[in-house]
Amino acid sequence: MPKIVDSEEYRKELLHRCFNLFAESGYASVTTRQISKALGISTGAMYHYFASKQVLFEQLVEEISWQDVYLFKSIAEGGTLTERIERLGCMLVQHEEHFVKQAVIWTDFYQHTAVTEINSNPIFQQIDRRYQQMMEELLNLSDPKLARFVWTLINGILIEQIERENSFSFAQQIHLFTKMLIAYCEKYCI
Amino acid sequence: MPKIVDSEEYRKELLHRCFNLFAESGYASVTTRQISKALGISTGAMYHYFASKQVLFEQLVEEISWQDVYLFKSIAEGGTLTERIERLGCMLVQHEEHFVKQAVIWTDFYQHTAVTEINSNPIFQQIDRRYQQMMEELLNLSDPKLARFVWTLINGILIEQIERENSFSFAQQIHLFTKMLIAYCEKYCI
Amino acid sequence: MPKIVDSEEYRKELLHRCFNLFAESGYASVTTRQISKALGISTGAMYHYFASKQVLFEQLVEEISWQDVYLFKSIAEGGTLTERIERLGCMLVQHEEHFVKQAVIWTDFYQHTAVTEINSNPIFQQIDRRYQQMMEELLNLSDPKLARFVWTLINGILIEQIERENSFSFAQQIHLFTKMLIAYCEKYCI
Amino acid sequence: MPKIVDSEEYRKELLHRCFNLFAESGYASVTTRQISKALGISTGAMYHYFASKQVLFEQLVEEISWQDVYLFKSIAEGGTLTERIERLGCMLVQHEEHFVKQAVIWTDFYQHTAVTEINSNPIFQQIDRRYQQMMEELLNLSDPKLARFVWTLINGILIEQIERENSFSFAQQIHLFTKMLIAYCEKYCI
DNA sequence: AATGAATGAGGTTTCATTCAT
DNA sequence: TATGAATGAAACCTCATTCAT
Repeated sequence: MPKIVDSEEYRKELLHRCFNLFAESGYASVTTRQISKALGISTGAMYHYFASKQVLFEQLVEEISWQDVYLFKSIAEGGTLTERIERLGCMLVQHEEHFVKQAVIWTDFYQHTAVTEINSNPIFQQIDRRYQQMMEELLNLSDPKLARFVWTLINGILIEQIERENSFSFAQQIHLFTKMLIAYCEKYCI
Repeated sequence: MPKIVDSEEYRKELLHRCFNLFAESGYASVTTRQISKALGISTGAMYHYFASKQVLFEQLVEEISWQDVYLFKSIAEGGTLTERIERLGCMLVQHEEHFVKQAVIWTDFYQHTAVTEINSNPIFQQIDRRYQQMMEELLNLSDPKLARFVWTLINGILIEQIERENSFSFAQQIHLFTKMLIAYCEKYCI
Repeated sequence: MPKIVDSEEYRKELLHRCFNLFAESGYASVTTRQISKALGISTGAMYHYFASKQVLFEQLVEEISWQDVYLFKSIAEGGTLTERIERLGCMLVQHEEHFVKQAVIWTDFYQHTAVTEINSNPIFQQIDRRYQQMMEELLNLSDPKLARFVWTLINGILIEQIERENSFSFAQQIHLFTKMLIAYCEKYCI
Repeated sequence: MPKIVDSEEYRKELLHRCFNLFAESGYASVTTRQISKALGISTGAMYHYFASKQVLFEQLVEEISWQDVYLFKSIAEGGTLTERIERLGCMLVQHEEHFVKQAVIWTDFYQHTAVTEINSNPIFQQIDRRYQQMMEELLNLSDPKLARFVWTLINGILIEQIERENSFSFAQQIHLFTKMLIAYCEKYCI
């Protein structure tokens, strides 16, 4: 009988354990030894769960996107547009660290993966659609492009936080962005 | 004396030649052989001009920032706030490829370089201040933080373009951003 | 008591199950995982029956040699020299696949095992003598060296068949060899 | 200017230097570290000359076949069939070590390489034809299959010599084979 | 007896950098 | 200056073997 009861659960647990590593150094700079050390297992065990470093990274990216789904679902329901925008900003600030790292990993992933590969991989297409949908549902805007665009701008704010000592805090930046977005909506969406 | 100037010119020319490479694969994924091939010289010659891969990359980052100075200077003078914002958007669209790659390289650079190192290096502190100043001069806003924040959001749009096949073009996104910014300014900056 | 017999039987059954694997890829290229998969048991179970990959291989080599004993015994009795030679050829053709693989495994075994180790191991010395004896009994020649030599040449024909698409079939080659051997015997042994 | 003047010549020199290693342990058992040590160069330098271990081995196999071409050419001309057969035997004995190792390497190569790959590789098809042709030219027999078959049997004798302490020397075996072949030819080829 | 997850030494290969020419 | 062969540490990955269950 195997030692690990729920191997699938354990695999996900491992993905979470190496989230920081990839966020802090980037795919190419992280070594498999660093990863296995961060995971607290041997390199051999690592390759038991993940066929390669590339596959591990891809699964990490997918796993993160699921985490986000739950976070976004938690703030999806009800309220006016202004309220929903403020709720989004609030959640981002609450999970600042997670979202900053997530943004870094996505950027890294997109840079390191050929367009053709991303477009031909149904999983990543699905993830892309999932984010699009989450933003649409949350903001409930008439223009789906605007929903995506909001996420694009937020990504810019998140990327700005990388290892930087900012005098202008993330919370302040999100607050400013919220105001900007509401100003735009008041002028154009009503 | 002229010899030195030429050599310096040549060094800059070399930096420009490997701009694409770093933008497309990222610092850690690019090999020195790839670099020297892109430069059209031998690895030995490469090490004659640059002490290490790291130094080459740092000089590239610095060189790019100078290019940006010239681009921003070209649109700095005169006009109302709305006009200046629109001039900025126009220039970004005109040099889309350059600015996207530049954004990618900067993000890569920040991720790979320890905060302490950046903060202790006067060159990078200077570059940082330069961007801040360029945005301030261009937008001529009362709040310097807002100026920086505009650049932060633009960075988000630029990063979004990496190797992606977007149905929502860069020009359209910049246009939308311009409208958003103007809406905010009208409401808060008068 | 019967338990032990069964276990022994099972061990031999396992050896037969990985015969093809070693013949097709060679000792060093076959992994223990491939072996245990071919055996239809877990690696743990495999190590229960065989102390190591090396030991498994050695026991396989020994087991094969016993199979050959039975095959040779079946054609040992009676007839003229010519008849016995033809009977040998006939049997080789009948069991072509077995003998080709066996030859490959033996060659592999000899190459991977130090001379000193073979010479110091009574089992392998015994196997060697057994083949010598089988050929001597079968051909019933005055010269024991000639008997061994016949086997040497047959080995050459067997090795030639490895994974090759031959226009000159094994049966034809054995037939030609038979004629050659008889021609020699007619000239020198009578 | 490169250090090694004739890089091609040096590559061949390297191939000769690792001939023994492959002959003694077999492709899969030899490590690249062992190879580079035997070559007297670093692993990096080894990969400068050969794209992979597989490629190195393939080139070794090809290089050996060229050596054989020269050896066979040196004994190809003139004489009766009997004389030519005896000349062949003489040459094999003279270069015993070379031919034994060559036979081992070929056997190893054939075992480790998929049939499809060999058949689709024009170089190895050419090598195969070359050996066929060499034997045909040398023996000048009416039947080309017989020529190839002679080489097949010789291969058996060569394989027999691997690391074995034989009371029946290689020279004696070749002598016996020569007599056998002549007896056959006298009876069937006139 | 049996399982298969876990180990870690060691395999092949890469790559920043050096150095003889 | 310029070349590119050479280095060797370290990268990713494999595999014989062990061991908790």
